[in-house]
Amino acid sequence: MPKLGMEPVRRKALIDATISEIGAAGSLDVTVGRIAKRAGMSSGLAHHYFGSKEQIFLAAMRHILSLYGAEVRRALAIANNPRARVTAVVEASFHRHNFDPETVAAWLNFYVYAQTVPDAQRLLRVYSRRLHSNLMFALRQLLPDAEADQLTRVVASLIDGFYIRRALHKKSASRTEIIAIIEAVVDRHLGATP
Amino acid sequence: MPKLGMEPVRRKALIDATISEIGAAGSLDVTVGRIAKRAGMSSGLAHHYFGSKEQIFLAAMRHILSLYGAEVRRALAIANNPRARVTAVVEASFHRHNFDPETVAAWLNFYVYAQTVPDAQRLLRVYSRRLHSNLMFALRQLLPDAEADQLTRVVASLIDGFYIRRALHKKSASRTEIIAIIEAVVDRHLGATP
DNA sequence: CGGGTTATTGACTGACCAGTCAATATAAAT
DNA sequence: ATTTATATTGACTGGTCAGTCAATAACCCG
Repeated sequence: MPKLGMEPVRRKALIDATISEIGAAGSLDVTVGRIAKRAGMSSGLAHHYFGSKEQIFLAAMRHILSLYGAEVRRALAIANNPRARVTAVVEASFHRHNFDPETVAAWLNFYVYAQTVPDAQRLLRVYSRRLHSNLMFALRQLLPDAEADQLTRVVASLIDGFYIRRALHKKSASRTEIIAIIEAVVDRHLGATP
Repeated sequence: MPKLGMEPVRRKALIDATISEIGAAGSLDVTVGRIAKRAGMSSGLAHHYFGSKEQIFLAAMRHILSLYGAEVRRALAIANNPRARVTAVVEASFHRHNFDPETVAAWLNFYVYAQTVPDAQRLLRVYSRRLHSNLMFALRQLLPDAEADQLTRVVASLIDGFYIRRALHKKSASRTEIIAIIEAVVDRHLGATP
C-alpha cells in the first residue's frame, strides 16, 4: 500500500524513534532493528531511507541541533539589548525541550560520538561556534574584548557543565535554578567591570 | 612459565591498556581481545582475571578516579587556608595527568557509561560528592551558606564544562588558561561579597 | 618426585547485528 | 493495461565478539 510521499514521514518517525531509543538505552548501543520497530517499520526500510546506521545518528543529531538553533534564534529575536541577548542564549540552552531526559541523554552521547565520527564532530563544532559567537557578540558590547572573551568561555562552559551534571544526577539543580546561577555569574562580572 | 604473583601485574597492564584503547578509539567500542593484545596477553587471560568486560571497565574507572582523588588529597594537604583549598581542588582537577588526551576521552566515556551501568554511576557519584563537599567546606568559611552553595555549583560545573569542551575541540583553552579563568570567577565572587 | 596450585593459551560457541536482496504490492503515468 | 517508480517486508549473510573450556606448562611443597 504505498501511499506516495512516505519518505519524509518515515524519516521523521525514525529520527524520533532514534532519540527515544538512545534515551531509553542511555547509550548509542541501539540496534537499527529496535529503532525501526519503535518507528513502526521493518529494519530494511530504515536502511532504505538512511543507507546506514551512521546516517541515522547524524540525522538525529542534526534534528536536535536544529531545534536548539531555532530556539536560540527565536530568543535572540526578542532580546533588544546586549545583556538580554546573553540571557536569551542561556535560556534557550536550558529550554524545557533540551531538558527532557531523552534529549539530555542524546546530547551527551552525541558529544562522545563526535570523538569518533568526523561528520558528527563537524556538526557539533558548527553549533558550538555559533553559540560562542552569539555570546561574544553580545558581551563585546558590554566589556573590553579580553574580558568579553573570558566571560564567553565561562558561560559556554557553565552551559555544558550543568548539562553533563544533569545527565549524571537526575536530582541536580532545576532548570530555573541553573539559569539563575548562570545569570548571577554574568551580572557579577558585569557589575565588577562597568 | 607461571611466575607466581602475576595477578597484580596483569591487572595493572589490562587497566592501562583499557584506558589507552578507549583513548585511541574515542569510545567504549573496544573489544576485550584488543585490550588483552595491547596488554600483551590472550583474551582468555583478561577474562580469567576480571571475569567480564564490565569489570574491566569498572576497574579502569576506579583507577582514573583514584588517581584523581589522590591528586586532590595531595593538593589539599599543602593548602593552608580555605581560599587555597579551592585552588587546590581546581588545580588537581586540571592536573597534567587528567589532561592527557586518553584520560580526557576515558572520563568522557565513563560519564556516558554511568548512564547505563549502576556500579559506574555509583562510583562517579562518590567522587562527584567528594568534590562537591571539598569545595563546599572551603567556601563556607569564606561566604554565607547560600552563596557558598551557589559558588560550589558554579565551580563544579566549570570543571566539568571545560573538560567536555576540551574533549570536543583539542584546540581549546590550555590547562593554565582554564585554571586562571576559574580562579578569576572565584575571586570575583569573593571580592563582591567580602 | 608427584599432586596441588597458578598461569596461560587459543580454539570454540552462541548470540547478535548491520547491511543486502529478492520478492511483493500498489499507486501513478502513458 | 502495461510500464514505471515508490514502498515495504523479512529472510539471509558475513562478520564480530564476549565468555567458556580443555589443555598445557611451570612453579611450590612435602
